[in-house]
Amino acid sequence: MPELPEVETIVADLRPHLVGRTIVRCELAFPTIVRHPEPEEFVDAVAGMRIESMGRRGKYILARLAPSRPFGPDFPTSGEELLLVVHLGMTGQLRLVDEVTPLAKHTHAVFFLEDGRQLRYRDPRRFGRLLVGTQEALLSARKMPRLGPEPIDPDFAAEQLYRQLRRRRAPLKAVLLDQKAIAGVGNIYADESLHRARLRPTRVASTVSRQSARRLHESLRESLEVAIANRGSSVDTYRDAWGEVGGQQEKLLVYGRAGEPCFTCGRPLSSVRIAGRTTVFCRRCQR
DNA sequence: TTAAATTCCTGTAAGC
DNA sequence: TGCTTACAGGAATTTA
Repeated sequence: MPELPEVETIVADLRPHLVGRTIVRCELAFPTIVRHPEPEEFVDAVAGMRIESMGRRGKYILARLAPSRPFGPDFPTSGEELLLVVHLGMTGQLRLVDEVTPLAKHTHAVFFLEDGRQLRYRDPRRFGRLLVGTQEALLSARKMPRLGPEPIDPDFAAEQLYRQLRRRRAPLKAVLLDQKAIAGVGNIYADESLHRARLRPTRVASTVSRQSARRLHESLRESLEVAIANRGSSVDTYRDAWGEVGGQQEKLLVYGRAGEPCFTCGRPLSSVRIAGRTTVFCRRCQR
């Protein structure tokens, strides 16, 4: 499923192709995939807009939009930037294709670009969502959460993670999955970084030492950055913007390997459920 | 306020 | 072989 490294890969791939392009129109095959505003308003809002820039916040894909034909010499006006927001949920895929590419099953939205290409949103399980609005509108309408810090941001300090962990009595794994605590970490990289840090996922977050928090901070960054370098993990249906698989799924240390031997000590990896998620770890290496 | 449980959804694989 | 059932999980919502 798409987490921070997978979303980062898609955004980096799309950016040079989409920035400067205009969305001529948008067609929705499954309107309820749009969560803000109403689907008809969404389609109207994106039509004729030019993509000014693209970025990522946590697992959210963000595109800044502006009218392709400015209203006047003073455009753009300040503070009212429109954002096109895509969250891929579990099985969401965003692909840039030419018009002759056959329409894949479960394609819920198509953005037609002025150069003839199409940006298609496909999502069999429909846990993903599309939104458009100003950042303030989306936040105040609670359509987007106020996300925690970006774990790969150079300014994200180990001490910051330590302070987050100190005030939570939930298991470490549950805190890592909480997007308001740290943005972008999902089930794969939570398990991977806890293993690298030799920390047990069930451990109550507030009991970790400053030294352990520092180790987890380091492991988080390493797990995510290695995964970005390998273009993400295609463990389920994840594909990049060209429909290609990533490479990280072959290098995962624990995720999806319950019962298989730990690469460090050889003991079979254990599996438990934490915060409703399957959690894989080594009982010997992770104390 | 926080944490846990529930819900949404379909493709896949295991089991009979 | 073909059917049924369990499972996968991000995040909003509900419950405790």
